[in-house]
Amino acid sequence: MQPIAPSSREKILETAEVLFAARGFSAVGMREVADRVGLSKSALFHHFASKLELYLAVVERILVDIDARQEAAAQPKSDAFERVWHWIEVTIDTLAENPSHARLLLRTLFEEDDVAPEDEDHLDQLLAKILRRVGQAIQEGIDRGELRPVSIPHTLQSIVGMTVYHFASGPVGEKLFGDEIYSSAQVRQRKEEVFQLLRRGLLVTID
Amino acid sequence: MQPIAPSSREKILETAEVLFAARGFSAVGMREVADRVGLSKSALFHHFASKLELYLAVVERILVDIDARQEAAAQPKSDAFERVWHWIEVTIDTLAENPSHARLLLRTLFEEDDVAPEDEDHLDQLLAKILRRVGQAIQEGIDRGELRPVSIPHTLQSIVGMTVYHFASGPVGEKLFGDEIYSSAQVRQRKEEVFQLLRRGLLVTID
DNA sequence: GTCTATACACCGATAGAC
DNA sequence: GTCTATCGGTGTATAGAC
Repeated sequence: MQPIAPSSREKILETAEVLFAARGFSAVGMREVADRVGLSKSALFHHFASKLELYLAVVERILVDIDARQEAAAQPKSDAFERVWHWIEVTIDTLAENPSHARLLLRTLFEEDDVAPEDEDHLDQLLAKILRRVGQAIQEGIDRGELRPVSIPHTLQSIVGMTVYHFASGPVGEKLFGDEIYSSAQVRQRKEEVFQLLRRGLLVTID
Repeated sequence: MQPIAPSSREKILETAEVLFAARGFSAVGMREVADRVGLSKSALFHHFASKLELYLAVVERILVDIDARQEAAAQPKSDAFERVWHWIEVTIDTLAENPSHARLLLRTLFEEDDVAPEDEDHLDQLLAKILRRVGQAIQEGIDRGELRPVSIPHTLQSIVGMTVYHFASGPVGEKLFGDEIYSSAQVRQRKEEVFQLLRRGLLVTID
């Protein structure tokens, strides 16, 4: 299977993803995107009718990727905490593998979207679907008496904070870890630390 | 003690804080700030020689406030976890009281700063000072055998993620909690949820 | 300190040739 | 699909009167 030459559209999306992730919507100009791709601005506007359309396409691409990875990795587990942890592990792998994903996901989560409700709804639904997976696993764990009766929204926020924020944290995070946030050793340790915290924090009985 | 009429400079800082917190550096124009304050653009540039200077002043103001509150609330505790928790509680109160603080703090933490090293250093040191407080408390708890031997940087990231991200989370967070993230009831519950998670997650022995 | 007026670069977006 | 050229608007920042 030979590498396929990426289409213009894909090259644009990849380039824009890096820029938007690093600096956000407003701080990135269409000219800069075009230059990096090696196109003129006009050619760029031929592929994406507006800057907002490009941005939304970039965000959707990331959410679809995260969703697909979780879907692909889904496996029936009898143990509720194992399911929660499996979700987190897959998510951490995804975020660690691509820092731009983490950055842009964090922006999507906390930035005010002054976007037309139509386009926003689609992304909101994708996001909700992603979060629902782990939310349901937690709920089932509680129902079965396996997990403490925590608040689902609060626990979701904690999990997002511990995963997405960590891999999105910029210079501050890099300073804390000596620029090695994404090294395999640090990713492994991140998993271990979060695992221990959540296992003790969520389980009713620790074996 | 009668309320003092805020100076122009203070009014500008307050106004800019709200705008920068909501939309970030690039998405806010000096014209908009000036209009909201009720000044002309030129008058605004008289008080702050550049947009970057205004932004840095806003961020510094927030960091100083957070630092001062923690300093004021500091009290000697024999118990290491109690000290950690006290720090978190004070921080949560500060963030919950002023959503703009949480937003802007999160931006400062994860946004790439293309700022001149001179100005950045000052803010970095303030930030480091704020984080060092809780980092040291955790370290002492570990040394005394009171807390599990967790990684300090990882635990800091988790704590920041659970506090700053939560109160900075925009529409997504509001959706999860029905627009009541900042209500006293939800703030109280946030504290309780984080407290339980960390107490179980960090302490060696749970009484 | 505040204003009006303006400089000038860059923005997103379009027109129209090839 | 890609280009050059250009539009109208806005961005930060400045000059100079009051």
